[in-house]
Amino acid sequence: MPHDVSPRDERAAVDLSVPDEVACALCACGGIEGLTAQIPTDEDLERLSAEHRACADTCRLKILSLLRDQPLCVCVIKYVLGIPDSKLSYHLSVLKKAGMITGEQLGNWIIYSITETGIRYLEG
Amino acid sequence: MPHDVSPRDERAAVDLSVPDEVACALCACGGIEGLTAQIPTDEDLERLSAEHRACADTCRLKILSLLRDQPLCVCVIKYVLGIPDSKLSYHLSVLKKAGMITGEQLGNWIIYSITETGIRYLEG
DNA sequence: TAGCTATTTCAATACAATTTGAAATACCAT
DNA sequence: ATGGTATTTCAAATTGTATTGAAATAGCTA
Repeated sequence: MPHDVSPRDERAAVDLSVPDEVACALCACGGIEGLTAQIPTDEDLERLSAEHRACADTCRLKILSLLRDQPLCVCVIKYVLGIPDSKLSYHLSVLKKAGMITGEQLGNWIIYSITETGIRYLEG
Repeated sequence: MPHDVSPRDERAAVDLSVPDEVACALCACGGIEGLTAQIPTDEDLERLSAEHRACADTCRLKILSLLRDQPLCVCVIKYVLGIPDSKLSYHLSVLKKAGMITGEQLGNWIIYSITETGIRYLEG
């Protein structure tokens, strides 16, 4: 019993043989062109992927979870996580570049706060 | 004019000197122990970071955006993205392992669909 | 069975992110 | 100025991820 297939016909307007299910869906969404139009702009793709990449690390997620309820200075975060300064500083810079946190200098200290974006991404 | 500081007192129950702002916030959230309790479990951190990592790539975000409105077979995705089979297969496997998509065999084809998780993460 | 198509796997290479400790910067207090 | 503390920067070593093309698998049709 052969599967229904739409081979190289007008429906898909493209030289592809695909299962009927898929050919149907393709038609309904405007064919290959309609599909292509669903892809976000390069700019949006870059921003989105950079944001996800910033959250793609357990150490950075820990930092975000610590900042969720209140701003903290670097030394407290360091104390809680028990990691070297330079490592913490690196991860803070990644989070900051991606817009997940902001830092404000207060005398000798830098107080980091989570952003709306950071909260949103922390939820998962 | 010196900044107010809480050096090594009982408030933080820990040998850290921090700005008053931070000492206050620390107190309100149960000190270092309260803070520590805010950190998700290792299991949750692993899952969250793996999910974000899966979305930390523009090629994979393109795939998710194509699947957002309908399931598609590999060959259509390949046609739209214009990338080699093996590359596409690699990215599909990353998305699948992270629970962003599922694949169902239909005869010779494999039809991939986006999951609820995938939709949620695609939104950003 | 044999031949065809769709998709995945593999191993090698190329590329990117992370970790480390040491040195640098910046700010405050004396 | 000097000394001390908090934080960042740097370059080297390590680790992890992405890309490639060739070969393998799996299912269909004849």
